[in-house]
Amino acid sequence: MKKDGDSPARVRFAPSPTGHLHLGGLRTALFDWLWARKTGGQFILRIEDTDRRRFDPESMDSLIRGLRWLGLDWDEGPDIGGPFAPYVQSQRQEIYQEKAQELIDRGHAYRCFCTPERLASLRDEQRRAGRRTGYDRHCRTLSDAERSQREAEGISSVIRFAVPLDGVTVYHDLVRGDIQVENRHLQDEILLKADGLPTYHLAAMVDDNLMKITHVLRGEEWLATAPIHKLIVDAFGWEMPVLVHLPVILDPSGKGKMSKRKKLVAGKEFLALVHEFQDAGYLPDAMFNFLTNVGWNFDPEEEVFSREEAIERFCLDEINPSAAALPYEKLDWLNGLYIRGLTPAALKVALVPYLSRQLGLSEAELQKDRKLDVLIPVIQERLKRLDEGADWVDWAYLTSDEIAYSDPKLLIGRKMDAAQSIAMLRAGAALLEEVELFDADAIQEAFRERASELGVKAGNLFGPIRGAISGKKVSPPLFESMVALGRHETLQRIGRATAYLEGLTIEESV
RNA sequence: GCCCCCAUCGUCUAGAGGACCAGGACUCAGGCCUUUCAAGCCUGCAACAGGGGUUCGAAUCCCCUUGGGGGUACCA
Repeated sequence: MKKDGDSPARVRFAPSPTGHLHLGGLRTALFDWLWARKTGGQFILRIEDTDRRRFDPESMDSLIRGLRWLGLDWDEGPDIGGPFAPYVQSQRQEIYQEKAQELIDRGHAYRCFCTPERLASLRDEQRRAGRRTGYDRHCRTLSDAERSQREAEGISSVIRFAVPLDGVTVYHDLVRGDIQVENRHLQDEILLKADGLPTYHLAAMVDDNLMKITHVLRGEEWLATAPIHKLIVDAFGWEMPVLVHLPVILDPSGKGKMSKRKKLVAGKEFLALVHEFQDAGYLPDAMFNFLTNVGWNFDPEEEVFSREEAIERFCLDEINPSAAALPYEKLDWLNGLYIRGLTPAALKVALVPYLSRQLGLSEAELQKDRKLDVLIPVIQERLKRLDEGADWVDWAYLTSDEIAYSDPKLLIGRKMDAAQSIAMLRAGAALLEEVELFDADAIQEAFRERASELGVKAGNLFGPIRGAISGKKVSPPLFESMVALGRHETLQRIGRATAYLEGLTIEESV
């Protein structure tokens, strides 16, 4: 559905810095960004670091790098500031304390002096009795005298929200419609913890209001707590932002929410963290394209599209409410497609860091390496990920004596014997000595001509030579490979391969 | 257990009562091409979870069942 009248939205991506960014988070950020760009609004990055125990200092960096990698830029955030700074919740502590007090004053919250120990044993008891677990609202009914006595004793306390005892709370989710929950099923959630920091329930509601957030996109795991949020917002007398709960991304096995751990399913490894996808050599454009189509659909007939097209068509109310597993094979296909769409020069730039890491050569060295200029155009259509590049070109960075012909099958084609292969290698070598211009097309022409003179199929001639120069049975197109190596090195390898086969033949005949 | 959400090919999805004996894509299988491997092109396999309603008519609306998921913390 197209609605051109959407006014500028203010959306926020509000991760908690507790570890590496994973694809589910990235997808949420992507949809946020898409909506902000679509409506000409603002995309805000807010850090929800109110859990001191789980805080991981490394994660901020991971987060920011992940978002930038995908090309998502924010208009307000901890690093660039903005009209509602600070954008880090631990720096907004006083605000939450004030707001919590305000709720107490209005009779919507109360101090709770129950110890974690009492809560735990309460839970145990409830569980044992087969009853539902939850806070028994013990402190909700404390008299003023009792309360001030405990305060005077210096007993530490939290602030809890006072959920209405009866009635029904109705809230609206953009993709699911109205959802209603009876208040008696709700808990008096903690708003402010004993350490003075707020819980999500308070902090997010306060900040969304203060920062004038219009649309809240978050994972489906928040759906169950949405009525509490509605109640809190109502208690403040604020307006509820539009709620959009994004479907959870399922584990590759289809069972359960995707975790941050690499997952092994049927012996295949599935990635989950953004930086892992980056390391594997997925292109940001491909990832953008891919992720946009999980939970939303660009077009039923068109799988490939640009960022601009996605922005133009994206619409929140078309989001699919059902959970989905990532179609990993489709990602590989798309990535291959985007790789093929690169210019060879751009592919070289993208590939060099991977090659450098895997081949142990410096990036500078590789960047000016001529072999790559010959090889990249021919391996381009063979790559699905950038980390596969090294497998295609590593043989070219070996010296001739480092090529190990461990298996004669490499040099002997199907339905051939060693003697025939030797003959083919010799014929090839002779041709390469002769050919004037060491150029792929010219060599190929000469080879084809010779094959037909010899009365053999082209493959019979090419196969042993492929094995000789690459040491592999699968390698880039032959003649470009020769050009990359140069005449001298090519002859060197063919010579060594010939000697290897001759050695075997002699052994056999002894 | 209780609360909430969801339900179309193996997977990602299109489908907002008749245009659907359900469309696209990936995967898979077969074929063409071919210098190995790819890429490309063509063909094929493959789904409305089940049962009741409503309606002249249901993948589409309602109910139940089943299945899956999420939540049930001084975590977010």
